[in-house]
Amino acid sequence: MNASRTARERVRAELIEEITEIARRHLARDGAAGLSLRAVAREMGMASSAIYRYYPSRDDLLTALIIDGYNAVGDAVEKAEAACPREDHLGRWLAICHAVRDWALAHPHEYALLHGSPVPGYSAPQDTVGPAMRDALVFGRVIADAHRGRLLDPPGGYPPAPESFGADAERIREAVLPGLPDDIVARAVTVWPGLYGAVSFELFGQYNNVITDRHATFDYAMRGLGRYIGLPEH
Amino acid sequence: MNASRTARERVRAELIEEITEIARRHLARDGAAGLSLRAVAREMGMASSAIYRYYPSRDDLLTALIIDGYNAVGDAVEKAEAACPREDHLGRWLAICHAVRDWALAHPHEYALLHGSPVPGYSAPQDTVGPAMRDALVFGRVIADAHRGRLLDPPGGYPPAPESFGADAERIREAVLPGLPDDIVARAVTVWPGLYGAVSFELFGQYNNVITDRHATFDYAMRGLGRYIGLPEH
DNA sequence: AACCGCGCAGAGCAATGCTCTCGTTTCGGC
DNA sequence: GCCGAAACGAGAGCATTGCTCTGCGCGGTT
Repeated sequence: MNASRTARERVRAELIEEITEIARRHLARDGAAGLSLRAVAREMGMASSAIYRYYPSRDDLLTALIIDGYNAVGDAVEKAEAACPREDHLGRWLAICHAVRDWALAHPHEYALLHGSPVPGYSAPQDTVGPAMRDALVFGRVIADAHRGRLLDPPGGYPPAPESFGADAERIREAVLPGLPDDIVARAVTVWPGLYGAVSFELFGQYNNVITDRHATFDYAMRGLGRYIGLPEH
Repeated sequence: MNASRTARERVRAELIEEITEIARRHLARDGAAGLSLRAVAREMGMASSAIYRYYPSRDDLLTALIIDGYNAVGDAVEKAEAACPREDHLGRWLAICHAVRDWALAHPHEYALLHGSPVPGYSAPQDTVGPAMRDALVFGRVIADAHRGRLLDPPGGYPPAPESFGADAERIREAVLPGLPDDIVARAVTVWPGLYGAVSFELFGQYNNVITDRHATFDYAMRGLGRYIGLPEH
């Protein structure tokens, strides 16, 4: 019967959900290194071996948490950006930046899992690339919108994008920056890691005893990068 | 006797050196997660418990490796920068950037240890801050030199540094950017994480299936950041 | 009603970090 | 030169981990 089979699969899905939920809590508290399948099993009141019916290995659990993490950032970024007036492109960019930073500060271990060292024998399975791109997609939409409105005026005095960048630019255009010229795409590839570099620096302790007003400093830096790619000050 | 006492201490120092050496090899091959005190002891032909006479815990070994790593980057950066003509400030900046990137590509696991997730129960002991600053010191010297030669002309059209940044700027001035105005210091705090963000993106796999000509793309991005802080194109 | 398979528990294996104890070597003050 | 104290090394042991294998029992299928 289809209904009964679904019943079985439903309880299975629920168990997977519960395992993932507990694992996420452990991750948030102890970090990826402290995540133990046995501890999760203990908390669920089941034998450690039973967990393997749902996640074939610890790394698979990690992968699931990575995907969840990317989706959480994606949600936060999308929501923050959606709350801005459409024509305030710089504001939308800043909203993205602060959403990433706020989420990272609220979930440091999960952020470390996403943008820190590749944890196990790594690999980064294909399932992660979709969720991992969501924030960049939002970023691309902001830039593309500004460009469509002829509002992009990147400051001059910078070197042009290198010749060899053409092929990469085309691929990036198709994925996240439709219709934008090579120079803007190249600047995007400068700006986007800049955002994550700033967040990682702050989160991984490089700003200890250096920067105190971190919100303002971050905001300033992101404003600068926004200008650099051509977003107009309002 | 001083010599005899030194004899004991010398063999001790040699053993510590050997342990660290082997550990570094294991780290380079297997990553921080795979570094095992027992494996190191095995390779040295001594009991695992004996290792603890030299490193009281695994984390202490990791800390030693972190310091070594920072010093290795520092060496590479200093050497690369020293090889440039003094008046070619943009070239010196680019040399720094490429030195960091090249070192990271050659020692991915060690780089991850330095700039990835804080590994154990983290903490970052005080001994690491000196070595950790060496590359930034070189960077600061380049900018300060350019400023002293009145060659710094940061492109306009960017927002000024926030009010609250003054105190932080003063601290940074004293440490690495002597004599520079707040605006430049603030831009430095944008640019410096930008460098590491770019390296981390490339190394941690965010550029997979995105950027192919990574050297050129990196060089372009760093040129842009160099211009942003005011280094003159030559 | 017979049966097949999924889900679970328990034991077990190979590792790990770290501690303790117990001999042995070495150093330094007498 | 001698002897006690400190440093050193080995071995066993504890708690913990990821993961596998072997059964057992209930649930759903035919």
